[in-house]
Amino acid sequence: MNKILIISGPTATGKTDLAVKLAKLYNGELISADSRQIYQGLDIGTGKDHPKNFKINLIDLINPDESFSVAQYQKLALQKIAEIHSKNKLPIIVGGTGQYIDAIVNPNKSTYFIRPNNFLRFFLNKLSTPALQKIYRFLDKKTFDSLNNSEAHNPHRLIRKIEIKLSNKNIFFPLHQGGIKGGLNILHISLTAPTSFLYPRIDARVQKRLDIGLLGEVKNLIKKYSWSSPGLNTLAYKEFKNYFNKKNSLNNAVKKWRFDEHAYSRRQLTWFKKRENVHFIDITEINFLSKTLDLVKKWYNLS
RNA sequence: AGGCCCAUAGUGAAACGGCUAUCACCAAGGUCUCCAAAACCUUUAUUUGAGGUUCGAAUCCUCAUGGGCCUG
Repeated sequence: MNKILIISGPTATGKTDLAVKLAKLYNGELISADSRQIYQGLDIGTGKDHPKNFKINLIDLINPDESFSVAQYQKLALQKIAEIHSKNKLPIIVGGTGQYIDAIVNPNKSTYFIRPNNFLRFFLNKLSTPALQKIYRFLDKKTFDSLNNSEAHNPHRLIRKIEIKLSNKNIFFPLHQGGIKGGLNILHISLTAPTSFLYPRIDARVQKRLDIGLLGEVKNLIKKYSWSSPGLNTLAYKEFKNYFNKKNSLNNAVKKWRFDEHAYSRRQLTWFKKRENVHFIDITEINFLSKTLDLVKKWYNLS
């Protein structure tokens, strides 16, 4: 067994339902690629309404006050894939976190091993964007000049680039090649839909999550964790910070949440659109399901 | 019927008669390889319409149109 099936796409396209269906058909096991469902206790807001008695790997891994990264995800996911393969089952990766999926599809990138340097970040975080630009230009003028507008103004990214640059110079962290052996046979299906279809669907889901007790969940979480916890910087939670601090009405918080979800789905669409070797399937097409099943069947049997 | 007030981007607002009409949100498009449900970038109005005053008008005047308030 060397196959991996990937189901990606923006939020509210029904990825999980499809993945469960396929898992039953092909003796598969699900691996989540979702940077929020890894948090324990974030259930309603992150949509952990999976069918019970169906195992999904790589969810509920850490507490909301712990941080997590692509590198950790990559390590765990690759382990899990090997484990599932050894049972002669089909790993099905399902989720909307594009970067996590890339870490599996494209595992040989050389910067993952460079760990966050919290000491360095602490200081760099205090600097303005122009100051960060100056530092990075000094360290690596060539790369800096090649950055696009988005990258050059993104303090987050500049800090990471500086971190990588300094670490490259450090002889105590020699470069090495990580990643897994080649020979994987990947089918990547990405679900899409026009935003005019997605937005109302997102709005309905927002309402549903409120109805089944999201606010109670948030209330419980903030008893135990501070708003600055990494896990609480999540859609469906962060929008309620001002509400619970009495600085915003419930209506406005919900409105903000809906808009944030819309923007998020757009970002996801943009991300996946650019990936290579992806089969896009529009879920508003009438024969969407049969088309998908055919595609998987052909791939599974032929290769 | 009479009197008063308002009209700026999809929405809400800003702009002593003077730089290229500003900001937030929405929307659309985009960036990305250890924070990614994060962070970041770009685009969108000649100011309701028609005249007038002025070197210069969103801003002042007249009329029209649309909306609101008060009196009867």
